[in-house]
Amino acid sequence: MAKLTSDLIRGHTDTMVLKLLQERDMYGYELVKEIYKRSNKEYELKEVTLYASLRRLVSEQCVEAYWGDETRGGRRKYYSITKVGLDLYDEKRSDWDYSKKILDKLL
Amino acid sequence: MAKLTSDLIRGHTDTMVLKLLQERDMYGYELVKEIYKRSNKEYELKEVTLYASLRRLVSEQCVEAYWGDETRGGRRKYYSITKVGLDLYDEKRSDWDYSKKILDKLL
DNA sequence: CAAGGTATTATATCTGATATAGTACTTTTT
DNA sequence: AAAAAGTACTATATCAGATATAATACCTTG
Repeated sequence: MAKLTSDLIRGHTDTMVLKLLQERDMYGYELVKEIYKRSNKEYELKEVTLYASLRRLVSEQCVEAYWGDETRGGRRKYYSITKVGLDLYDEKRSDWDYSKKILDKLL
Repeated sequence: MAKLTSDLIRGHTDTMVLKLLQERDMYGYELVKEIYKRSNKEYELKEVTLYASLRRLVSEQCVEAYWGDETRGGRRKYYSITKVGLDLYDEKRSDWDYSKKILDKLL
């Protein structure tokens, strides 16, 4: 049975996050659940990995964070993609299409 | 312009090596050159990375090494895939097909 | 009020890839 | 024949992303 190990996902976390934030602002836990859902429950992004990715993206000005004013479900920090982040997403998405072609030749 | 960064290859080096050794025994430098050629000169596997991969595969009994008797081009160490290595290749190859599908949904 | 769900952060460790450097032998060029 | 370029492999230190583990804290449901 084929598996989806973290080795095969490594390096794609930021791209997955940017893709979702391109659609709408989301908070951390929501991103984790959405990724699980969209992968048809095949991939569970670890929370620590997600938050590490978000901190990285914020430090690179690809994403901005702001606190929401919810009173239910705990206080949520929302993440919003920036212009820099949109550009980075396009680039990473092209890189993926490209690397898929090369890897299909090599594997 | 799309790029093939090491981040996107990471985790696939062992698989590329196993694929080539499945076809025939090869020595290190030959593997580097063959991968460059088959990628249409798009991917240059670093020698240090290759030799690290080979050491890993040998320690896992996926590959066996033996010295050739060449007198030209330096003394060559040949690598040969084992039954364990053949099984690992099949597994990793399935994992790649599978992860491609999932990643296409998520990226 | 306990259990479970939601939400985020800190710290240490692991692994694969890389930079850098070194050794050593062979072939080609001048 | 010496220099340059190519072939072949190894050692050491460092880096980045992912993970384990754990801690904190608030809210909802039974």
